[in-house]
Amino acid sequence: MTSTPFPADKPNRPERRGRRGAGGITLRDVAKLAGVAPITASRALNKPDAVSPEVLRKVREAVERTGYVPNMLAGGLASSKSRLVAAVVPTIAGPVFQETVQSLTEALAEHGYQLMLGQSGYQNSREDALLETIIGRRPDGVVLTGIMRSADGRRRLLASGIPVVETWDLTPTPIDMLVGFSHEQIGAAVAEFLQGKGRRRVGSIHGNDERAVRRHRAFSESARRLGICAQDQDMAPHAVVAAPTTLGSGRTALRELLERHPDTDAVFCSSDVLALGVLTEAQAIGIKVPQQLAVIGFGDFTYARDLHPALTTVRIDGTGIGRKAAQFIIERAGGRPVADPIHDIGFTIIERDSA
Amino acid sequence: MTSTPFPADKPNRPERRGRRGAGGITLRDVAKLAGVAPITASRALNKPDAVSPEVLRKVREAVERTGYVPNMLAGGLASSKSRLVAAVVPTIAGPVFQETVQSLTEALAEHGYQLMLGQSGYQNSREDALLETIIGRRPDGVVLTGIMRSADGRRRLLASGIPVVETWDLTPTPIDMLVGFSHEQIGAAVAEFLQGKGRRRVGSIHGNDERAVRRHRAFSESARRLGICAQDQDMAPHAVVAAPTTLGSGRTALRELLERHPDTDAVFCSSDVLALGVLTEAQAIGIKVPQQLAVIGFGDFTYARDLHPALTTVRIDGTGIGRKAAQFIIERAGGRPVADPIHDIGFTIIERDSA
DNA sequence: CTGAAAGCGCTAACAT
DNA sequence: ATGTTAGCGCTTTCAG
Repeated sequence: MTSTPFPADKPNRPERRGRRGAGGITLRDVAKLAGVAPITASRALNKPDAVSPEVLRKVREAVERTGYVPNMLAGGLASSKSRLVAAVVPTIAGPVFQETVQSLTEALAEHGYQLMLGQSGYQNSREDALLETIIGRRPDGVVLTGIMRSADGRRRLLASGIPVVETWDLTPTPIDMLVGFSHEQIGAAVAEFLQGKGRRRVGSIHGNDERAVRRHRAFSESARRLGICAQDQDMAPHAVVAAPTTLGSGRTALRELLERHPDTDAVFCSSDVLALGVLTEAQAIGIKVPQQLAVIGFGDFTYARDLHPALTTVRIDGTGIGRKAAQFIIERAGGRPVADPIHDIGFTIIERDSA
Repeated sequence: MTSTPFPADKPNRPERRGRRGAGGITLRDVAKLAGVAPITASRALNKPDAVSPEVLRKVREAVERTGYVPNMLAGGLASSKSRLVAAVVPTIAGPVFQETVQSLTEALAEHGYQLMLGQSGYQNSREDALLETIIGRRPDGVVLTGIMRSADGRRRLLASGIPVVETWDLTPTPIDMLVGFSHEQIGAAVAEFLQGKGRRRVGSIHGNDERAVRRHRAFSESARRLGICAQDQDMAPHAVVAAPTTLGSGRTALRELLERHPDTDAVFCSSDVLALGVLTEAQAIGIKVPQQLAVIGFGDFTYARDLHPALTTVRIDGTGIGRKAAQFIIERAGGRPVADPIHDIGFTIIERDSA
């Protein structure tokens, strides 16, 4: 880039009357410099195959010279394609949705889309306000981590006509598209797994968020059916902690659980953080894992494999969820109807040392 | 909302000729329904004080009836205010920047701004491509986690005229504004802290990312000056692991470090994850913490206080960083020049049991 | 393959 | 307090 720098002279355009606009370099400037019409410059940038090589070269050079960066607000307005995708997560803290958000960002970026992040908080109160601002941006898609329960929210999203992907859950009645897995199946599978390991007095520790509760319920039912837990209550022994879960709440919860049910020989934790707390507490009070107590977590957070003992846990392919969600949205944006808009991504019980 | 639903009849507008636009409800529709000019409806929504109560009522009712959601693409284009702020993080995985991103999102949302998330990866390669798409959105601000090192990136950002806040570091020459702390000061402070605790053979384990390396260097220098580490090398004993750090790499690194320097009595870890690995490994091989080995981490991740033993660590007020960055940008957006655009947020050594 | 015209939906500027 | 006009910077439509 040795040629003369651009704003050497910025010649006569229709005399910017008011002081509107940011006054930056526009496609017009590029076009003028390249000696073509603005629309041709636009084509050169967006559909390089549709213009002559000569024009392409000149436009590219003009872009170089000027340092032009297309204004996507204007482009989006004109084309009704914002190339923006909104993601709503309860919270970005906590490792649960990280993989999903990360792979979503990457997969979208590869196709020229960008991610707008919204946090709904664990209460649904903010979800509605968030929806308003999201729809206002006219994104080409919305990815919801967790399904949308508010009827009003569903209605507005539907009315907006924006492609929606709900994730991290399975529901027979998604708003639009869905990439998830069954919390009920997981609960049941874990109970069976523990039975297979010879455990006979199982319990659970879980956060009070909706999905964790549903895993627990299914776990509890299966455990009772299989006869591997105390039968004197209507649920398997359990302790509930506030979401978001922490190592500390796991420690406390284990003490609590053991106080009420000292013969517990296995715990299903609704997150690996909780499980780490259980492991920590067990070590502190001298309970051997897995000999005296089997521990199984949920999430397969990065540290799970490296713990001592290595944590047995339920793995969800968060990356796969993000990738599939991106694929759904990109397909839709391309005008193609999505063949099978409900995708069960499944889960895996990763057997390590703790259970 | 019992009145007749809106698109009862959508009367004569200038005969939408082509099939452009998304065909949704626009401000014009609302204005027509309220019996006012579009600009008046616009005012009613954006500056409620500037219109008569009567008009305000009618417009609001029309919005209700129609379910109108303003198109911020159009609004942003017209006003050169996108109400969008871009945040660039190396990665969203890993707990380091979470607090910052979270508080940033919240603080911005309170003022009607939204966050666009970009991941640069730990290599700077993608940072430049990212910059292009970011500037294209004409955000009202950019928050960089970590300072921008690429000269070209700095230039483009500067040229764009977008307010920029660099964070998580201190540099005498920020692009624009800065909210950070000194990695050098931290390294030195930790060395002094360990000296005060009577440690005489300190070492460090750190990831190979730039900031961690700088903390280590300062730590190392101070340690040598204070005479609390092996003096036969030009650096204090240390082990380097690949970023992002994991519990597993912490375990490995401790073994490595002790092999080469069996008399090490304190380790400074460049992250709490690493420290957790060190704790885990120490327990696994029967080393007593803190009696035989003091461990100090960095980050004060949520679980640090609940570990066994509770982890001594360096705390950075990530929430404060996010809040301050948001404040900087919002002030700028309001046209006010920011008084002191370089803000040192400091750090705290949180003394717990591990050191 | 290239271009002129006409907006996308909104708001700044200037009336009134 | 309200309205008129003229764009913001881009792309669609429709002609060459």
